[in-house]
Amino acid sequence: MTANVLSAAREALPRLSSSEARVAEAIIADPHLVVDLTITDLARVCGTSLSTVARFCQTLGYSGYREFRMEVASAVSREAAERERFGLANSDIDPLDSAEDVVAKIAFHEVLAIEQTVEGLDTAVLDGVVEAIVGGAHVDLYGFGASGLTAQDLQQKLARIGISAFCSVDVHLALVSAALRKPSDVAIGISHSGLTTETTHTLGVARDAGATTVAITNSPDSPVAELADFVLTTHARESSYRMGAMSSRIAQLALVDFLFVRIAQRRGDDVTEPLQRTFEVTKTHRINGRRAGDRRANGDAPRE
Amino acid sequence: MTANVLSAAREALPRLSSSEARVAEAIIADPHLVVDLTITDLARVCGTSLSTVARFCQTLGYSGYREFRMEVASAVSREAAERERFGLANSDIDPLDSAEDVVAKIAFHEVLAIEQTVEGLDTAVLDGVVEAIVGGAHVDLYGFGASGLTAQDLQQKLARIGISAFCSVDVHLALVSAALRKPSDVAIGISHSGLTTETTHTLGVARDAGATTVAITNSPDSPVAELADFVLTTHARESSYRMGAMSSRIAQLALVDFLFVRIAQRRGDDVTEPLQRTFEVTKTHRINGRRAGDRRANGDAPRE
DNA sequence: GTGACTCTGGAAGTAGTATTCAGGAATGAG
DNA sequence: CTCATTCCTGAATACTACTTCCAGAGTCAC
Repeated sequence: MTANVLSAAREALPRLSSSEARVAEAIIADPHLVVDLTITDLARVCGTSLSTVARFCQTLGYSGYREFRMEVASAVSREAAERERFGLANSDIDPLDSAEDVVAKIAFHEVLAIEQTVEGLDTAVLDGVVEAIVGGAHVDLYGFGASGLTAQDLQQKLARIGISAFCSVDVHLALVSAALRKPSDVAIGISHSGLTTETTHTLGVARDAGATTVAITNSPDSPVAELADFVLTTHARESSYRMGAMSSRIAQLALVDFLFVRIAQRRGDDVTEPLQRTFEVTKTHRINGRRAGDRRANGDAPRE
Repeated sequence: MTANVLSAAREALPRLSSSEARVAEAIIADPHLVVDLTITDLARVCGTSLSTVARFCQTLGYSGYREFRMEVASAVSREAAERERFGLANSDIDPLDSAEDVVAKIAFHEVLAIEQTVEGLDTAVLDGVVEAIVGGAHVDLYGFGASGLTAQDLQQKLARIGISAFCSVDVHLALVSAALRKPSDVAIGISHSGLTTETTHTLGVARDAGATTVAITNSPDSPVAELADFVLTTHARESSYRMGAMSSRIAQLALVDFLFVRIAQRRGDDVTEPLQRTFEVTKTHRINGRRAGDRRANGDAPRE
């Protein structure tokens, strides 16, 4: 049996009897028929009896129409997903695009940014950074503007598992912290372009102070990368319509997540707790009655 | 009805009765059950009657088990296709996973979060929010903890195209701002769980002051959603290994991007400028020689 | 405690699917 | 050309799976 039902049907066509072939052709022409219609209706549409349709399904190697139908539903959905992807591959946002188009295109570019960042990732470098952080005393994070949010995100995450981490939107405070680094510390500079003066400068100060330096950037040849012992590269392709900033930020955050989970994993942290929380919240919620109802929120620490 | 059956089931969980919830949990844990088993067998596996399973399907908005089953088959297959692209057999992180596996799995979950958020997005609501912001005077953003970063991100973006936007990590300042809202203003509360007291409270204050309210949350039935005129839902699946926070944040940011681009588009903003800038900066840089060389970066506003 | 309500699973009813079987067309041999 | 064999086909039947209805159990508010 071939992996895809529809190509299996196409291949089987020559071997089929005329009635079964008619069924196969109808299905190949519009697989949705199978998903939408019962075997009885499909038989009518194909101008044949339901026995023939049932036999056709068995000829293809399925136990019957039910199983065949599920298989077609899967194949149709999978094909649709791939077609969507393909259709979006080379399309930039147009000022006249509909909301659906805009959303699909942005999503596609962000997904692509994540995928390409994964592809281009050097896991040896990643684990090098992980080791430095786990073995180090403190982590300093430098990032300004949009990259500042990535820096803050990593700071929040590290702090949450008990790793001393500092991050400030104020360059002066960042510089002060950078100047105080020791060789056991790790300093991470985040800049999409790799050109941001503040980040480069601060990371340079931390390096001069003796810290292990890490750069997270889209340009591995940029000044900030030059200063770094480890360079983690994002691969967000710039695109029109301000998409660059979006994809690059998503890629940065993905990188931060890789780093974080790897660190947690390396330290053997118990990381299942949040799931537990969700369950409990849901439970409490349900006790209050069928509908979520009340204006007042249940107490919950602002993890978000 | 949500686009993806499985996230719909997850979302519906809190509203379900205990027997129906048991069914939902079983399905969420292993969607393949639905594809493989008849309604009778599934009922037995869930320790309930087939009537309950049938009712559950109808609660989710399907005509019955048959339709539900087809939908699940589609969703499962789509997800499997995605997983294959990342070369993954299973998607849960194991403490013993290699760096490559961990990275692929996180990326998979984040990509899924973006795609499912797109699938489940109501573009009418999106454009409703866009109109409110474009037609309004000012935007207030409330988000704390991890969601605070999303709020800041949107604030930065809006400010950059000249829309008055406020966001503070300090609840007190947020409350003060909320109390000062006018009917022409828009207040956006961001909370993954929808339960965060600070966010709910602040958004409520803004609503009482007359502002148009928007919620960005993963739980459309949550308190924060109850307060909102417009609810934008993310569809990040919670998973083990603290993955929830990652996927949900990525999904939130994707939503923010949809909103932002749509606003820019609606206002007819010239949005190719940032790309232009990047090019120029790169050019200047390149003139100095192919390698970035000097410690000192070229001047560049801290956009990032 | 009583009444109103919701939840639940058993059972009846119905729709949909599998299988059997007999008629009929096609093919090939005599 | 005729007959026999084979294969194909759809009607009818048998069966499975699904849906709907209903009554009892449990829960909550008054």
